[in-house]
Amino acid sequence: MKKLSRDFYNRDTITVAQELLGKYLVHKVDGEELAGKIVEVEAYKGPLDKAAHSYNNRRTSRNEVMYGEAGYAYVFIIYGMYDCMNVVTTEKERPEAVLIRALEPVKGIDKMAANRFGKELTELNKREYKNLTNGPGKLGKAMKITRALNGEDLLGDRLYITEGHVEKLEIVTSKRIGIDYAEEAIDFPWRFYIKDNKFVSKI
DNA sequence: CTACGGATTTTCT
DNA sequence: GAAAATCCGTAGT
Repeated sequence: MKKLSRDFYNRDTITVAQELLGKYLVHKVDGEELAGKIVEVEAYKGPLDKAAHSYNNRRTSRNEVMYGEAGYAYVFIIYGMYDCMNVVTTEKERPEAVLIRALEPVKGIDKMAANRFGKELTELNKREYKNLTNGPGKLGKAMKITRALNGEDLLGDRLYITEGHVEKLEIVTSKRIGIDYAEEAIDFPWRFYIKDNKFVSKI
């Protein structure tokens, strides 16, 4: 399927976040594709967003990628253990991004089972299957997306996002998750997910 | 199914 | 030195 263009990413962050739902995130590992449908995202709008790493234009070696061109991956470690992937949006020097919060496994699911639990796909119980990719840290582990991919060009051939299938999506809007420190930004309605999808992290 | 507390280490102050 | 865009196991409903 067709890769999303630079122009897709180089737009308003909320729009990109909403339109990423239903698209396919692909990571090629050892010549094999791992892929998942994007079912949950959150927008982080830089300077005016206390929940964002780039709040008040804070610029560090960690978040430098957010200041670059749209269509690159921003991968960071959270709580010392988990890799989270974002898609950089808008033009240069405008540090905004979309966090990929959950995927529905599509391709290479057996590899995801191995990456997540060190088990065969058939050995997973119901809870483990559901937990393959239903959270930002979980999908990072399942898809083998690590800090090494920070700054990766999403128009390249290793990590990219493609058009989805034609389907009608019902999108739910809500507050973001895990940002209790962010004061007024706690209530910003910048989380979007596909209604009734089983791999959404939290209703 | 939900709720709670602990784990663990990078990052910034 | 403290906080952090989270996850997991266990216990309970």
